[in-house]
Amino acid sequence: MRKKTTIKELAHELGVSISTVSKALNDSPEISKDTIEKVKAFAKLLHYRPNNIALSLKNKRTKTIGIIIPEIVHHFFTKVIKGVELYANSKGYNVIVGLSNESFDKEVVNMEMLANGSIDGFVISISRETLQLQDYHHFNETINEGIPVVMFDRVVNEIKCDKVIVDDMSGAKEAVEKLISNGCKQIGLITTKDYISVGRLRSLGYMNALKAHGVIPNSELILKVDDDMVSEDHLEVLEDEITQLFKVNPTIDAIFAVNELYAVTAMKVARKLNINIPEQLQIIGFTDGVLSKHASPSLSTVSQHGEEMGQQSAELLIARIEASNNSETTSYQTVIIPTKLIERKSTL
Amino acid sequence: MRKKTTIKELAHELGVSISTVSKALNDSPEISKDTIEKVKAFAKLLHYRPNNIALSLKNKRTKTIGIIIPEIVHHFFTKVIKGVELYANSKGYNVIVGLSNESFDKEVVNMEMLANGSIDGFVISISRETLQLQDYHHFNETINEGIPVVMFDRVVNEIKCDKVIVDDMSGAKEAVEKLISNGCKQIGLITTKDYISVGRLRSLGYMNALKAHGVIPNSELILKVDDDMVSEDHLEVLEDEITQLFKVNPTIDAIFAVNELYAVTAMKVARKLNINIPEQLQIIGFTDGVLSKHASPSLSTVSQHGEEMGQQSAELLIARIEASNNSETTSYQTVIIPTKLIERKSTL
DNA sequence: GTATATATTTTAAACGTTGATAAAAAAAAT
DNA sequence: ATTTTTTTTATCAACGTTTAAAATATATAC
Repeated sequence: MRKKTTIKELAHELGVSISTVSKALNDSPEISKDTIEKVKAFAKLLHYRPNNIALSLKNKRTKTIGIIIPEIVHHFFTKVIKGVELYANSKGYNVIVGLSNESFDKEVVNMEMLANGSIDGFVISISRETLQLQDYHHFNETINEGIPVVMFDRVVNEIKCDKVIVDDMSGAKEAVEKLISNGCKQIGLITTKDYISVGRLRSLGYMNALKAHGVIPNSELILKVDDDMVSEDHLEVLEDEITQLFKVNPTIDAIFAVNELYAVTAMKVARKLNINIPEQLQIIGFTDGVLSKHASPSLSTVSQHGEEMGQQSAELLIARIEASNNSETTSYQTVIIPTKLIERKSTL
Repeated sequence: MRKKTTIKELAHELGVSISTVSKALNDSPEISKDTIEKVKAFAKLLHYRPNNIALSLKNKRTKTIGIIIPEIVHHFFTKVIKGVELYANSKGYNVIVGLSNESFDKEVVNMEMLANGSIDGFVISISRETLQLQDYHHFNETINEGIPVVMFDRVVNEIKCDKVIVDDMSGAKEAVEKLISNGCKQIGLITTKDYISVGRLRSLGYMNALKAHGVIPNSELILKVDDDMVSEDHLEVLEDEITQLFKVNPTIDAIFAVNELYAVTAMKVARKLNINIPEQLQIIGFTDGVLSKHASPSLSTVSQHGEEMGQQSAELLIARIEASNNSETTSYQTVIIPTKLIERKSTL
């Protein structure tokens, strides 16, 4: 087992001082070309690699960013991570992942664990529980300690930081307008209870679209699903509720669902009830997941561009990190990623 | 902006020495209860939190593990990460994620980036390109430097380390035997080209099942897909090849696919050709993905238990890390996670 | 040959901790 | 009162690196 070489060892072996070695390796003009070469050759020979931890301690930056998300087994978040990773890596940063599992406590613990010098900044999407409790002290404290934070997708206004969001409202509106222009008269909405911001905004987009076209919203057509029910396991409950929706509204001719799972499940239920898609019922979901693409018929969706969100978040964060070295301060921005309606086979 | 408090500051303010503060915070018996209390109270007041980086440098361990995977936008890997994260977190470890994007170079760079003190050990699944090149020097070097490595799923024998694999061969065999016992006579196989170990093993399981039941494999029934074609974008190519398979073998009555996407695509093609599932054609895939669950009809699969693999990998790794502190050395083990055939609606 | 400028190398402090050892203060024993 | 113990606190070195300041060596000028 070859142990890690340190500058000290190099110095000792070469019979020069530690700082000479350090400077030589960094091509300092103070050091003669001669020594520089000698040192470098020897360093290469012994496979010298500078110790990151020591550098971090010295420089007070770790070149690592933390990303805290509610759930990793989820296509959207996974895309975001990928975007973050790609950009971060291109800038020489590493990415450390923390999962909150939608729990407030885990979110807090995870952040505290990383905020003690392990990372230079955070990219975060708030957990469901935190959103319910509306307790944001850990974010504010972190920001207050000078650790930059960028929030994406699930954000809240009262936290002062950069944000990257998708235009949930417009995206939803556009989708519903598409349904309207396709001739749908009875457009159903499958959404979540209100505390998750994105669900609310998408529902709002639905409302706006209807209003803009002089349609009076019919609460019978709106199904609010308890979010805890969607843990992949309680699918039957969801199916039952959707079945109910169809039964109560036999003339329903379109569904807009605030996420992919709801949309796909609606599709499944429709098939069971022998409702033809898209002839009798058109469906649009929200999210750029795998399910939509491979469903049959494939599902039209509002794409969130997860990877781009990740990339943007990382860009904002790293800019902020590197600016704080120069103690410049620009005001916080909110980047809005436009959505895109991807038309597949579930709409006409 | 409240800057981070350090021990030095505490010491200064309290008018005691640095080491007194350090010892007080660590409840050293050398320090009087009196001072301990005073120090702790003051530390709490100033929100003192020990600096992780300094601790890492001192202790020569970071309490962080690196996980390197070929692709994060992939349900299986995502499950593994979750398993790793959960276990690691419970042991006070953080997880840093590196993506190789199936590229040899990125895999090497990522590992080197982390191997310089940033992490205590690696959990890795080898990239496709590395598997093709069969160049494993970076793994061996890492292990040689005393950094423990655990490989999962895509492993190679010649690397000396702990491994966690799924019993691909038995899993595949069991699946194919199920098809046989369901009365299928012409069982097709959709697999990858050979260099990815898991595809090979699953194909082998298919062969073994046939042989065990006296069926002579028919190469006409075996479709080897070029893995690069499956980048989510070239689906048409895949569909065409599968269509071809069905056309050439009109009497085919079952498909075993080495992954979920192939299986779902086969299903889609079958529907297009008006082949009834499961009456005329039974299908079994491999992987515990979302697609299978939500496909219609839902797809029977061989589950890999990704989360458990992750948990096991983390457990092996952390055990190894903590053992190496005591310079104990146990021989390397390979944990085999049993697969489970999940029967859904695509089989009888 | 001495003074001066220039090139090169070394010493020492710092980043925030811990822990072995030394020192000082307080208590106990003579 | 003085020595011995015991309790408590402080000093110093270390982890691996960088860098300002000091020291040394070498070259240039007169």
